Amino acid sequence: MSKNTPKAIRGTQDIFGADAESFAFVVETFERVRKLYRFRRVEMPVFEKTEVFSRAIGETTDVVSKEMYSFEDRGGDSLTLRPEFTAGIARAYLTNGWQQHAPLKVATHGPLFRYERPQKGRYRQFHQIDAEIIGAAEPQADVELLAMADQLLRELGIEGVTLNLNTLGDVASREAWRAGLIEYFSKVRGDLSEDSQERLEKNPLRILDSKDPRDKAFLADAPKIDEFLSDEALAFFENVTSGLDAAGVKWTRAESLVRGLDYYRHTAFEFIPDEGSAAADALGAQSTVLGGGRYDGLIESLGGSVTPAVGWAAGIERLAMLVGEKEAAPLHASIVPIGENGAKVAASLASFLRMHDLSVDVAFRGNMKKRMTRANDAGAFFALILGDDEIASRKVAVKNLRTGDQSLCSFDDVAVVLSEAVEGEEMARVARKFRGSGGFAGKERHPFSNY
RNA sequence: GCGAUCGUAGCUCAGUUGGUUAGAGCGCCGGUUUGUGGUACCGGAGGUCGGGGGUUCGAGACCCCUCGAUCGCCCCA
Repeated sequence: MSKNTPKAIRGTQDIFGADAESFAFVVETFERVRKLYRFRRVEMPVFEKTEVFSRAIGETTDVVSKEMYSFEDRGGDSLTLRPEFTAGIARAYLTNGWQQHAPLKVATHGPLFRYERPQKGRYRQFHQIDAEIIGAAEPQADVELLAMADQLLRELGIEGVTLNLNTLGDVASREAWRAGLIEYFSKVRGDLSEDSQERLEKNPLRILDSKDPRDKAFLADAPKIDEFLSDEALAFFENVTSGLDAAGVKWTRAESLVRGLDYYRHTAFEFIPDEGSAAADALGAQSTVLGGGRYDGLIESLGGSVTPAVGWAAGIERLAMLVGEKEAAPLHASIVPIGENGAKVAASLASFLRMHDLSVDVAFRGNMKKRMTRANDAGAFFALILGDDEIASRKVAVKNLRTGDQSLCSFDDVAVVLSEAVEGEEMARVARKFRGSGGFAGKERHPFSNY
């Protein structure tokens, strides 16, 4: 690399090859599943006025003061590259009058930006998939959202990940719990880690997921949210859990799972790799695969009327790390033209075959041997050889690169002949793969069969 | 913001207590074969050893600074 070549920005990634295939597989699977649940696609701006995020998240938090990509535009307004989807969607909900569609189910995906030190599974520009239900206070909304998340992870083939579920209760429950935690931890203040002594002032709930062994000693006996839940909050949580059971979504109660920000109410959840699983190893310190919760307080903070909402987001890169290697779509045919005339006819043949839904590459570099090599390396099912002899007789030489068989095929028949042959190759390929995976055996019985 | 580890060819990495002209595998290009891939053999291109300064007769190696990467801490929307 020349020393005057500009470098990429810290924390950005150039995704290519196998990683890019995995990334695309995650997005395509998300798009497919989200349609099954009838979440409507939205496209959002990647930047907003800074206040959209600072008001939603809280002016004084570290998140807003240190970890956003903010800048002034030429008019002097402070703008911020979106660090999350939720605040922007909430803003759009209010500015576009989407209340008329409530309860509104929307989904989106794309790049997000956070000014943080990069590490495994954390980048400054990263990508998330996101799903929200806005304007629904019913626990069924939480259930539906979680069922979609669960199905998505299954369809991605991700194993060893469990839904960790908690409730933070309503405002009164949450505040009472917070007070209880402050009282409890204040008594042992001197024995807590320095970080947790600070958390005691700023965000006492966060002490519960401290990694410091000095803190862990006190966690087991810390007050639980359940002691503070109002009857309504308890009933809400029970509706969520029974709904999950009915939908066949496995979950585990995580009493110390909390959220850092104040607008969260009721349901909070994270899909987390089981300890010792391959997924846990793959993700390092960034263990949450998909997370979210109910944020009934957020839309109010942007000047809207009280609007209940629930949502989740998941990092595409993290999911991609867990889905394994994905094959690129197969190449049906590589055209190997010989000579100037061959090049011209090849362009025509390629266009013709692509219109018949066949994937086609033209090997235009090097001598014929080189072109055959490239056809082979690209994984093409067939090489289509097109020289003066073939063109003169309006035929193309079709070589099966698996078997080595070669025969001539007329221009008139080539699209049909290839389509049929490709179908056979695809089926053989899928069959090979399916045999290797053990098929659908082992899928668990769905709870619906018990009704 | 803090800490640890690491920067040698396009990629993955060797490189002895500091010693002559910095190596290998893969990849790339060409040839054995000018109309036939996978294998084999032969040849070739490609490096200011991240950058700057210092120690030394001599630095890829040692020291300082700097930039970058990785992993972790803080934070986590």
